[in-house]
Amino acid sequence: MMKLSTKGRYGTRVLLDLGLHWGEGPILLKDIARRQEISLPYLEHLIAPLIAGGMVKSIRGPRGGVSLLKRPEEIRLSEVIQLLEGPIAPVECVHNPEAYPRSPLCVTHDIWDEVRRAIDGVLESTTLQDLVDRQKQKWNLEKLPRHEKQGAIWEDA
Amino acid sequence: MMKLSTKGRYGTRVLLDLGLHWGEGPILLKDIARRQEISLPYLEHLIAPLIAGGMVKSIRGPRGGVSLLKRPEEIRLSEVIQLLEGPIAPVECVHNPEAYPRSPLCVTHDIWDEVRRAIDGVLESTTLQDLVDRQKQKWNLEKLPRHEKQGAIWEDA
DNA sequence: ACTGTTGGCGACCAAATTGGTCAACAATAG
DNA sequence: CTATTGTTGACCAATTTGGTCGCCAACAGT
Repeated sequence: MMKLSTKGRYGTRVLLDLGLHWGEGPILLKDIARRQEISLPYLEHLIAPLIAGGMVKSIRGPRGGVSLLKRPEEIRLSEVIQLLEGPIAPVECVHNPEAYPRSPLCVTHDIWDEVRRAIDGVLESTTLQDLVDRQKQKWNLEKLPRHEKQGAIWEDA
Repeated sequence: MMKLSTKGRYGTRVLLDLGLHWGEGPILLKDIARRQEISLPYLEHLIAPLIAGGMVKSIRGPRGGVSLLKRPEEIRLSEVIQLLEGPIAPVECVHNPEAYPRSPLCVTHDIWDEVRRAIDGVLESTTLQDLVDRQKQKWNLEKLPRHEKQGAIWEDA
């Protein structure tokens, strides 16, 4: 239950990749796909909602690519997950109360809403810059050579 | 994303129903199905993991039915969801760290684990008795006639 | 204007999960 | 022995997930 789909996991890693390359101009989808070990065709689908949501800008043609439209510290994880996976809510009636007029009478409704708020609290208080900082700090602690730092963020999360 | 399946939602309502009838002996699956508006065949599948998990006891034959094996205040929602939906974790590597040796190097892993802990915090601190109490309080505030209190807890949550 | 590069988009697909139904079976009270 | 009640496993349709593929659109360089 309550599993994040690959959409959310991959998408977060894509944005982290863009955050780590912030200020370097358009980043090739091809490079992101290679570093994050995501197939290029699938990556194109992953990036679409981020572009539609105004979080990422794309440029076509030679010297094209994608880049963040907002600064990493302005991008909250809650927005990211919202764009990639839709509303954050364990059950439908919590997100869409109008359609379920009797739900206020339902105690389970209250609990699921508490769960939603708990999830949202974490995602709302974390920005892309936080992830970038943590990643850089981890790499420093691991004392990895510089070229490793440009590598994949690994597929197991 | 992060949706609870009907298994978790229905199952929680089934247990709440059992909690509301605590001490009344075996409760017929048929009656639970009617009150909670769940089909009897499906309810049988829902209750199976609760029996296997030692949370519910069943008696076959005439005057049979199901009842809670533990007192409502001893049943945490986290156990319920665990039995009905499996491990509470937004991504696989958070629940199953051994299989993903590189995940500690992965920052997104940390965030998903924070989300998991936030969810678990709510579910861990809520018992079935809490739900029962809240339900009774809601009914009192709504000043519904007695026979309504035995009714469904509504299907929209 | 042409060409090569790069992203955008829609059709399509296989596999897993979800949300069930149904029929046969096992246990038990009377 | 029979009616009642829960148990189990087979089966099924719909949806979601996690992709691939091919064609089109835009743009830089010449």
